[in-house]
Amino acid sequence: MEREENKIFYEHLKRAHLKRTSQRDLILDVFLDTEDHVSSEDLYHLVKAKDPTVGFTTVYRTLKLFKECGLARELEFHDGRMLYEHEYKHKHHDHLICTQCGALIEFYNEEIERLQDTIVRRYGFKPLHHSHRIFGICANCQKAEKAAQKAKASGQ
Amino acid sequence: MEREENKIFYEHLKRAHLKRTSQRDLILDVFLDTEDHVSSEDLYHLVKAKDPTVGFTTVYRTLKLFKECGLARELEFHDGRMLYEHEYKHKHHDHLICTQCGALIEFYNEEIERLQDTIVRRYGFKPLHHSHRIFGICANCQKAEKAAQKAKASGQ
DNA sequence: CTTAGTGCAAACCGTTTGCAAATGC
DNA sequence: GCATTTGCAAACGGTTTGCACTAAG
Repeated sequence: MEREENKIFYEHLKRAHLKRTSQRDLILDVFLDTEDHVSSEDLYHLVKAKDPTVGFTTVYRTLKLFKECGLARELEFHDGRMLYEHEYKHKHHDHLICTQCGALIEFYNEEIERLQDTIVRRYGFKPLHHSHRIFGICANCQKAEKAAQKAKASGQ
Repeated sequence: MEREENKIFYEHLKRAHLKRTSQRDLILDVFLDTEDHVSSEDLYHLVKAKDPTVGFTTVYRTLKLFKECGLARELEFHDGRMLYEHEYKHKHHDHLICTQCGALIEFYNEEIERLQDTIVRRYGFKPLHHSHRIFGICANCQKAEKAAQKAKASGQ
Protein backbone atom coordinates (compact mmCIF):
# COMPACT_ATOMS: atom_id res chain seq x y z
CA MET A 1 0.00 0.00 0.00
CA GLU A 2 1.84 3.00 -1.28
CA ARG A 3 0.74 6.29 0.17
CA GLU A 4 1.67 9.82 -0.66
CA GLU A 5 3.81 9.81 2.45
CA ASN A 6 5.94 6.99 1.07
CA LYS A 7 6.80 9.06 -1.98
CA ILE A 8 7.67 12.04 0.15
CA PHE A 9 9.98 9.88 2.20
CA TYR A 10 11.71 8.24 -0.76
CA GLU A 11 12.26 11.59 -2.39
CA HIS A 12 13.76 12.93 0.79
CA LEU A 13 16.13 9.96 0.87
CA LYS A 14 17.14 10.48 -2.74
CA ARG A 15 17.65 14.20 -2.26
CA ALA A 16 19.99 13.60 0.68
CA HIS A 17 21.79 10.65 -0.95
CA LEU A 18 20.44 8.30 1.66
CA LYS A 19 19.45 4.72 1.09
CA ARG A 20 16.10 3.04 1.11
CA THR A 21 16.19 0.03 3.40
CA SER A 22 13.72 -2.58 4.50
CA GLN A 23 13.91 -1.28 8.05
CA ARG A 24 13.04 2.26 7.02
CA ASP A 25 10.17 1.00 4.91
CA LEU A 26 8.78 -0.99 7.79
CA ILE A 27 9.17 1.83 10.29
CA LEU A 28 7.39 4.24 7.99
CA ASP A 29 4.50 1.81 7.47
CA VAL A 30 4.12 1.27 11.18
CA PHE A 31 4.32 4.98 11.90
CA LEU A 32 1.69 5.77 9.29
CA ASP A 33 -0.61 3.22 10.90
CA THR A 34 -0.39 4.89 14.30
CA GLU A 35 -2.93 7.39 15.50
CA ASP A 36 -2.31 10.33 17.75
CA HIS A 37 1.06 10.36 19.46
CA VAL A 38 3.85 7.86 19.88
CA SER A 39 7.18 7.98 21.64
CA SER A 40 10.24 6.49 19.95
CA GLU A 41 9.92 3.69 22.50
CA ASP A 42 6.27 3.06 21.56
CA LEU A 43 7.10 2.95 17.90
CA TYR A 44 10.04 0.67 18.58
CA HIS A 45 7.76 -1.88 20.23
CA LEU A 46 5.22 -1.69 17.43
CA VAL A 47 7.97 -2.23 14.87
CA LYS A 48 9.55 -5.01 16.88
CA ALA A 49 6.23 -6.86 16.87
CA LYS A 50 6.47 -7.06 13.08
CA ASP A 51 10.22 -7.63 12.86
CA PRO A 52 12.07 -8.43 16.08
CA THR A 53 15.47 -7.85 14.50
CA VAL A 54 15.01 -4.09 14.15
CA GLY A 55 16.93 -2.12 16.75
CA PHE A 56 15.85 0.88 18.76
CA THR A 57 18.55 3.08 17.31
CA THR A 58 17.21 2.61 13.82
CA VAL A 59 13.69 3.55 14.86
CA TYR A 60 15.02 6.56 16.69
CA ARG A 61 17.11 7.74 13.75
CA THR A 62 14.34 7.11 11.28
CA LEU A 63 11.98 9.30 13.27
CA LYS A 64 14.51 12.08 12.87
CA LEU A 65 14.30 11.55 9.11
CA PHE A 66 10.51 11.75 9.23
CA LYS A 67 10.86 15.01 11.05
CA GLU A 68 13.27 16.36 8.45
CA CYS A 69 10.94 15.68 5.56
CA GLY A 70 7.82 16.97 7.26
CA LEU A 71 6.14 13.64 7.93
CA ALA A 72 6.43 13.84 11.69
CA ARG A 73 6.24 16.59 14.24
CA GLU A 74 8.14 16.20 17.47
CA LEU A 75 6.58 17.49 20.63
CA GLU A 76 7.76 17.70 24.21
CA PHE A 77 5.54 15.79 26.53
CA HIS A 78 4.90 16.72 30.10
CA ASP A 79 7.65 14.53 31.55
CA GLY A 80 10.29 15.67 29.08
CA ARG A 81 9.87 12.73 26.71
CA MET A 82 9.46 13.41 23.04
CA LEU A 83 6.31 12.35 21.26
CA TYR A 84 5.79 12.15 17.53
CA GLU A 85 2.64 12.87 15.59
CA HIS A 86 1.79 12.94 11.90
CA GLU A 87 2.56 16.25 10.33
CA TYR A 88 1.82 15.71 6.65
CA LYS A 89 -1.62 17.02 5.72
CA HIS A 90 -2.33 17.60 9.38
CA LYS A 91 -3.19 21.13 10.32
CA HIS A 92 -1.01 22.79 12.91
CA HIS A 93 -2.36 22.61 16.43
CA ASP A 94 -1.30 22.87 20.05
CA HIS A 95 -2.11 20.75 23.09
CA LEU A 96 -3.89 20.51 26.38
CA ILE A 97 -2.02 17.96 28.47
CA CYS A 98 -3.60 16.13 31.37
CA THR A 99 -0.97 15.86 34.07
CA GLN A 100 -2.88 13.01 35.68
CA CYS A 101 -3.50 10.53 32.87
CA GLY A 102 -1.28 12.02 30.17
CA ALA A 103 -4.16 12.56 27.74
CA LEU A 104 -3.42 14.95 24.89
CA ILE A 105 -6.19 17.14 23.53
CA GLU A 106 -5.46 19.09 20.39
CA PHE A 107 -6.61 22.65 19.96
CA TYR A 108 -6.21 25.30 17.33
CA ASN A 109 -7.03 28.96 17.57
CA GLU A 110 -6.61 31.23 14.59
CA GLU A 111 -6.67 34.31 16.77
CA ILE A 112 -3.80 33.10 18.97
CA GLU A 113 -1.71 32.30 15.92
CA ARG A 114 -2.35 35.79 14.61
CA LEU A 115 -1.45 37.38 17.95
CA GLN A 116 1.81 35.43 18.03
CA ASP A 117 2.73 37.00 14.70
CA THR A 118 2.20 40.49 16.02
CA ILE A 119 4.25 39.66 19.12
CA VAL A 120 7.29 38.37 17.25
CA ARG A 121 7.11 41.31 14.83
CA ARG A 122 7.32 43.68 17.78
CA TYR A 123 10.65 42.11 18.81
CA GLY A 124 12.09 41.65 15.32
CA PHE A 125 12.13 37.95 16.15
CA LYS A 126 12.07 35.40 13.31
CA PRO A 127 9.80 32.57 14.51
CA LEU A 128 10.62 29.02 13.45
CA HIS A 129 8.10 27.04 15.45
CA HIS A 130 6.27 27.21 18.71
CA SER A 131 5.05 25.04 21.52
CA HIS A 132 1.95 26.09 23.34
CA ARG A 133 0.90 23.66 26.04
CA ILE A 134 -1.76 24.03 28.69
CA PHE A 135 -1.33 21.61 31.57
CA GLY A 136 -4.17 20.61 33.82
CA ILE A 137 -6.80 17.98 34.57
CA CYS A 138 -8.92 16.61 31.76
CA ALA A 139 -12.68 16.24 32.07
CA ASN A 140 -12.43 12.47 32.60
CA CYS A 141 -9.95 12.72 35.45
CA GLN A 142 -12.04 15.43 37.09
CA LYS A 143 -15.04 13.12 36.98
CA ALA A 144 -13.02 10.28 38.48
CA GLU A 145 -11.72 12.60 41.18
CA LYS A 146 -15.21 13.70 42.16
CA ALA A 147 -16.47 10.12 42.24
CA ALA A 148 -13.57 9.15 44.51
CA GLN A 149 -14.34 12.03 46.89
CA LYS A 150 -17.98 11.07 47.01
CA ALA A 151 -17.15 7.43 47.79
CA LYS A 152 -14.80 8.52 50.53
CA ALA A 153 -17.38 10.87 52.07
CA SER A 154 -20.13 8.25 52.15
CA GLY A 155 -17.71 5.66 53.48
CA GLN A 156 -16.94 7.70 56.59
CA MET B 1 19.28 42.45 54.14
CA GLU B 2 15.88 40.98 54.83
CA ARG B 3 13.48 41.09 51.98
CA GLU B 4 9.82 40.21 51.75
CA GLU B 5 10.89 37.05 49.97
CA ASN B 6 12.86 35.92 53.01
CA LYS B 7 9.76 36.09 55.16
CA ILE B 8 7.76 34.14 52.62
CA PHE B 9 10.39 31.46 52.59
CA TYR B 10 10.72 31.20 56.36
CA GLU B 11 6.98 30.97 56.73
CA HIS B 12 6.86 28.24 54.15
CA LEU B 13 9.51 26.34 56.11
CA LYS B 14 7.63 26.74 59.35
CA ARG B 15 4.32 25.69 57.80
CA ALA B 16 5.86 22.50 56.45
CA HIS B 17 7.88 21.75 59.58
CA LEU B 18 11.10 22.25 57.71
CA LYS B 19 14.24 23.74 59.09
CA ARG B 20 15.99 26.97 58.40
CA THR B 21 19.64 26.30 57.62
CA SER B 22 22.62 28.43 56.67
CA GLN B 23 22.71 26.76 53.27
CA ARG B 24 19.10 27.58 52.50
CA ASP B 25 19.63 31.15 53.61
CA LEU B 26 22.62 31.53 51.36
CA ILE B 27 20.94 29.92 48.38
CA LEU B 28 17.94 32.22 48.74
CA ASP B 29 20.13 35.31 48.93
CA VAL B 30 22.05 34.29 45.85
CA PHE B 31 18.87 33.45 43.97
CA LEU B 32 17.31 36.79 44.84
CA ASP B 33 20.39 38.54 43.51
CA THR B 34 20.13 36.86 40.12
CA GLU B 35 18.38 38.46 37.19
CA ASP B 36 16.48 36.73 34.47
CA HIS B 37 16.92 32.98 34.35
CA VAL B 38 19.26 30.53 36.00
CA SER B 39 19.63 26.78 35.79
CA SER B 40 20.20 24.77 38.95
CA GLU B 41 23.77 24.38 37.70
CA ASP B 42 24.19 28.16 37.28
CA LEU B 43 22.87 28.80 40.75
CA TYR B 44 25.08 26.08 42.16
CA HIS B 45 28.18 27.81 40.80
CA LEU B 46 27.07 31.20 42.10
CA VAL B 47 26.47 29.71 45.53
CA LYS B 48 29.71 27.77 45.48
CA ALA B 49 31.60 31.01 44.85
CA LYS B 50 30.35 32.25 48.23
CA ASP B 51 30.59 28.95 50.07
CA PRO B 52 32.44 26.10 48.38
CA THR B 53 31.14 23.54 50.84
CA VAL B 54 27.54 23.69 49.58
CA GLY B 55 26.60 20.72 47.43
CA PHE B 56 24.65 20.64 44.20
CA THR B 57 21.92 18.49 45.69
CA THR B 58 21.11 21.11 48.27
CA VAL B 59 20.82 23.85 45.67
CA TYR B 60 18.65 21.61 43.56
CA ARG B 61 16.35 20.71 46.42
CA THR B 62 16.15 24.27 47.66
CA LEU B 63 15.00 25.45 44.24
CA LYS B 64 12.13 23.00 44.57
CA LEU B 65 11.22 24.68 47.85
CA PHE B 66 11.29 28.09 46.18
CA LYS B 67 8.94 26.74 43.59
CA GLU B 68 6.58 25.39 46.23
CA CYS B 69 6.24 28.70 48.00
CA GLY B 70 5.86 30.77 44.86
CA LEU B 71 9.27 32.41 44.87
CA ALA B 72 10.49 30.67 41.71
CA ARG B 73 8.92 29.57 38.49
CA GLU B 74 10.41 26.63 36.65
CA LEU B 75 10.48 26.73 32.91
CA GLU B 76 11.61 24.27 30.28
CA PHE B 77 14.36 25.63 28.16
CA HIS B 78 14.91 24.76 24.56
CA ASP B 79 17.34 21.90 25.21
CA GLY B 80 15.19 20.29 27.88
CA ARG B 81 17.03 21.87 30.81
CA MET B 82 15.02 23.60 33.48
CA LEU B 83 15.50 27.27 34.16
CA TYR B 84 14.29 29.19 37.17
CA GLU B 85 13.05 32.75 37.31
CA HIS B 86 11.64 34.93 40.05
CA GLU B 87 7.94 34.50 40.47
CA TYR B 88 7.11 36.65 43.47
CA LYS B 89 5.70 40.01 42.41
CA HIS B 90 6.58 39.17 38.84
CA LYS B 91 3.70 39.21 36.41
CA HIS B 92 3.03 36.03 34.47
CA HIS B 93 4.61 35.95 31.05
CA ASP B 94 5.69 33.59 28.32
CA HIS B 95 8.86 33.42 26.24
CA LEU B 96 10.44 33.86 22.86
CA ILE B 97 13.50 31.61 22.78
CA CYS B 98 16.40 32.17 20.40
CA THR B 99 17.56 28.76 19.25
CA GLN B 100 20.90 30.22 18.22
CA CYS B 101 22.12 32.11 21.28
CA GLY B 102 19.60 30.92 23.85
CA ALA B 103 18.31 34.43 24.58
CA LEU B 104 14.96 34.56 26.36
CA ILE B 105 12.55 37.38 25.62
CA GLU B 106 9.52 37.70 27.82
CA PHE B 107 6.12 38.53 26.41
CA TYR B 108 2.66 38.86 27.80
CA ASN B 109 -0.58 39.12 25.91
CA GLU B 110 -3.85 39.60 27.72
CA GLU B 111 -5.85 38.49 24.70
CA ILE B 112 -4.02 35.17 24.42
CA GLU B 113 -4.57 34.48 28.11
CA ARG B 114 -8.26 35.16 27.64
CA LEU B 115 -8.46 32.91 24.59
CA GLN B 116 -6.80 30.11 26.53
CA ASP B 117 -9.58 30.34 29.09
CA THR B 118 -12.26 29.94 26.46
CA ILE B 119 -10.39 26.98 24.96
CA VAL B 120 -10.08 25.02 28.20
CA ARG B 121 -13.72 25.77 29.03
CA ARG B 122 -14.76 24.21 25.74
CA TYR B 123 -13.09 20.94 26.76
CA GLY B 124 -14.08 20.97 30.42
CA PHE B 125 -10.36 21.04 31.14
CA LYS B 126 -9.11 22.41 34.46
CA PRO B 127 -5.94 24.37 33.67
CA LEU B 128 -3.11 24.40 36.20
CA HIS B 129 -0.39 26.19 34.29
CA HIS B 130 0.81 26.64 30.76
CA SER B 131 3.95 26.94 28.73
CA HIS B 132 3.85 29.01 25.59
CA ARG B 133 7.18 29.22 23.84
CA ILE B 134 7.98 30.63 20.43
CA PHE B 135 11.30 29.40 19.07
CA GLY B 136 13.24 31.29 16.44
CA ILE B 137 16.08 33.71 15.77
CA CYS B 138 16.36 36.86 17.83
CA ALA B 139 17.01 40.26 16.26
CA ASN B 140 20.67 40.24 17.32
CA CYS B 141 21.41 36.86 15.78
CA GLN B 142 19.64 37.86 12.58
CA LYS B 143 21.87 40.92 12.36
CA ALA B 144 24.99 38.81 12.95
CA GLU B 145 23.83 36.36 10.30
CA LYS B 146 23.36 39.08 7.72
CA ALA B 147 26.74 40.60 8.51
CA ALA B 148 28.38 37.19 8.06
CA GLN B 149 26.69 36.69 4.71
CA LYS B 150 27.80 40.11 3.54
CA ALA B 151 31.39 39.44 4.57
CA LYS B 152 31.36 36.13 2.76
CA ALA B 153 29.91 37.69 -0.41
CA SER B 154 32.51 40.48 -0.57
CA GLY B 155 35.27 38.00 0.20
CA GLN B 156 34.54 35.91 -2.87
C1' DC C 1 33.44 -1.37 -4.55
C1' DT C 2 32.09 2.67 -2.34
C1' DT C 3 29.11 4.97 0.69
C1' DA C 4 25.58 4.70 3.97
C1' DG C 5 22.79 1.92 7.43
C1' DT C 6 22.29 -1.27 11.21
C1' DG C 7 22.31 -2.86 15.93
C1' DC C 8 24.75 -3.34 19.91
C1' DA C 9 26.69 -1.42 23.85
C1' DA C 10 28.17 2.29 26.07
C1' DA C 11 28.30 7.40 26.77
C1' DC C 12 25.76 11.23 27.81
C1' DC C 13 23.59 14.67 30.76
C1' DG C 14 20.51 16.82 33.62
C1' DT C 15 17.68 15.14 37.20
C1' DT C 16 16.70 12.45 41.20
C1' DT C 17 17.45 9.25 45.14
C1' DG C 18 19.78 6.27 49.09
C1' DC C 19 22.37 6.78 52.76
C1' DA C 20 25.50 7.84 56.72
C1' DA C 21 27.00 11.76 59.06
C1' DA C 22 25.74 16.44 60.64
C1' DT C 23 22.61 19.94 62.25
C1' DG C 24 18.37 22.51 63.74
C1' DC C 25 14.79 22.56 66.91
C1' DG D 1 16.99 13.24 71.43
C1' DC D 2 14.23 13.32 67.42
C1' DA D 3 13.40 14.61 62.82
C1' DT D 4 15.19 16.90 59.13
C1' DT D 5 19.13 18.27 56.14
C1' DT D 6 23.37 17.75 53.97
C1' DG D 7 26.71 16.19 50.49
C1' DC D 8 28.45 12.42 48.31
C1' DA D 9 28.06 8.97 45.06
C1' DA D 10 25.43 6.36 42.46
C1' DA D 11 20.95 5.43 39.93
C1' DC D 12 17.87 6.91 36.59
C1' DG D 13 15.77 7.40 31.96
C1' DG D 14 15.45 9.04 27.66
C1' DT D 15 18.53 10.48 24.13
C1' DT D 16 22.61 10.14 21.41
C1' DT D 17 27.05 8.29 19.65
C1' DG D 18 31.22 5.01 18.39
C1' DC D 19 32.12 1.21 16.07
C1' DA D 20 32.51 -3.24 13.64
C1' DC D 21 29.61 -5.48 10.51
C1' DT D 22 26.14 -5.50 6.73
C1' DA D 23 23.63 -3.95 2.80
C1' DA D 24 22.23 -0.56 -0.85
C1' DG D 25 23.36 1.79 -4.98
